[in-house]
Formats: sequence, C-alpha cells, structure tokens
Amino acid sequence: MVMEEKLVINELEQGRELAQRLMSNLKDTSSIESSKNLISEILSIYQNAISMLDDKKVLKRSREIDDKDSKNVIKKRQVFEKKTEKVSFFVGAGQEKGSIDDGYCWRKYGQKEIHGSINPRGYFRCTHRFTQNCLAVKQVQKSDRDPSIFEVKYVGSHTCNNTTTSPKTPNFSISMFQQEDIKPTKTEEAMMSLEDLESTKNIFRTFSFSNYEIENAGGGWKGNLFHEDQLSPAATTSGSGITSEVATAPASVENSETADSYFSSLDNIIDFGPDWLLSCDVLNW
DNA sequence: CGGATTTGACCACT
DNA sequence: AGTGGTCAAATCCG
Repeated sequence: MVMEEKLVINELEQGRELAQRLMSNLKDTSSIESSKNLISEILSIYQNAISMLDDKKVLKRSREIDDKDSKNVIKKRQVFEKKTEKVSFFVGAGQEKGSIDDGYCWRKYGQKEIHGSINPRGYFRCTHRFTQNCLAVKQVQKSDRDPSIFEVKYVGSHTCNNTTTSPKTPNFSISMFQQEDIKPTKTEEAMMSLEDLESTKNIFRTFSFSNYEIENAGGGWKGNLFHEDQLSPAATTSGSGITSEVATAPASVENSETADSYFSSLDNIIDFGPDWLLSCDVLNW
C-alpha cells in the first residue's frame, strides 16, 4: 500500500473516531435524534470509504491497468479509451422509466440484465456521438433497493454543445469518480482532476449525508441510496433546474462545528496521489 | 418516413 | 464459461 493510501485510511479512521465520540456525547439527549441519525450516516460513509481504500484488489487493479498500458498492450481502441475516461457514479431520486433528464440528448443503444441485480442496466450514448464526435456515455440502472431511485454512471464527458434544455442539476446528487489511468503524459486529464478536487471543499458541503457504499469502486455501483426524506430541504424543493439552494449546505451541517471539523478532515484527505482519485462532485443535469 | 428503442448476437475480458 | 458492453437489424412511434 502506498503512502497516500495509508494516509487516507488514517484520516478516515480519525474522522470515524471523532464521530463515534460525538455520538456517545449525544447519547442521553432524545431531542437530537436527527443529529444521531446524521452521525450514524457519517460513520457509515467513513466505514465505506475505509473499506473501499482497504480493498487491495481495487488498488492493485488500478495499478495493473497502468502497467498494462505502459507495456503497450494492444487492445480494442474503444476499450483502451475507456480506461482514460472520467467515470462518474451518480445516484439519486430518479424519474419515471429511467428517463432522467440531465439536459443532454441521449440515445439508448443497449440494455443488459446484470448478474446479481434485479433490474436491467440501460446503456445510453450521446445523440451527437456521430455528428459531433461526442463520446459521452451513461449507464442507468434502477436500484434494487428502491425502485424510485436510479443509479447513473457517466463515462466520458460531453464535447457536444447540444442540450435539450440548459443542463440540469438533479434534485439531489452525489457522484464519485475514479480516473483509472492517469499517466504522467495525460497532463490535461490530470489537470482536470485537480480542478475537480479543488472544488471538492465546497462540494462536500452541498450534500446531506446518507449511507453511500460502493461495493467495488472499480466497477460496482451499488449503494444505499438517497431517499427523499434524507435530502436537505433545498435538495427536495425541485427536480428541475439548477437552484442556488442546491449548493447550500443543510443547516444541520452548516451550523455544526463538529461537522465542519469533519469537512476539514476531508479537506486534508482529498490530497490523493494521482493514481487514485476519489472525489465528489455535483454534475450539471 | 426518420429517428428512437428493443433485443438477440457478438466481442472482449477475466 | 460467465459476465458486461456494444452492435445492428427489427420494430416502434410521432
């Protein structure tokens, strides 16, 4: 395990301990039940993050991809390109038929029954793939746990300018992305990642915690999802369009010094090495 | 009629 | 061989 990975786990463990201490401080106060729930969720998130980072298979896989490419293994062009793409995992309350309107034009090109999942996964590519060479792709799968929620995975970003409407922000969302193959020569992509990380401080303040777990950071995207009753008031106000409120922290978090200390910890831990990026961002849809 | 969706086949990877 | 991702012909729909 490289130094950065150890540091990340260290930081997360510290955060978990602090949350546990706060939890015991609140034990005998029944009026702050919601705070307790919040802390439980924080603990859950920390646990998930630690588990993810402690999964040597994932980390090993990430490095192996680098090795393969450096050895000039010839692969199908599409497959190779994918490994360099930004991947966003996205969960949130969805709309009917999985037709989550993110402001872009998508064309469905496939559907697949996924082993271990009740619901099939739909494959969408940008309508302008051929006209504008836009390589954005997304996968949409209805959550097994809550059919009203869709899990969306974005691969690549839009290079087209065409949107059905102005890009929308989901009523609530959090995404996690992993760039699996950032090589020193990929300066541009690396810079993009740093920009994403740069904005992470603020982004971390935009969501109300909920259990979020990824069984397999490399490809899995299962999780305890965001239910409407767990969303911040701002997040539940509208399913259409970007609202400034969406970028506002839930009061329970904003007003909590303790929560701020956690965010400070997160500020520290996002300074990862380039081969493993973990971040949260709010996508424009 | 043209574009979008469906769905079985095919391919790459493990 | 199993699985996930993509292709492409058939079909649907406005």
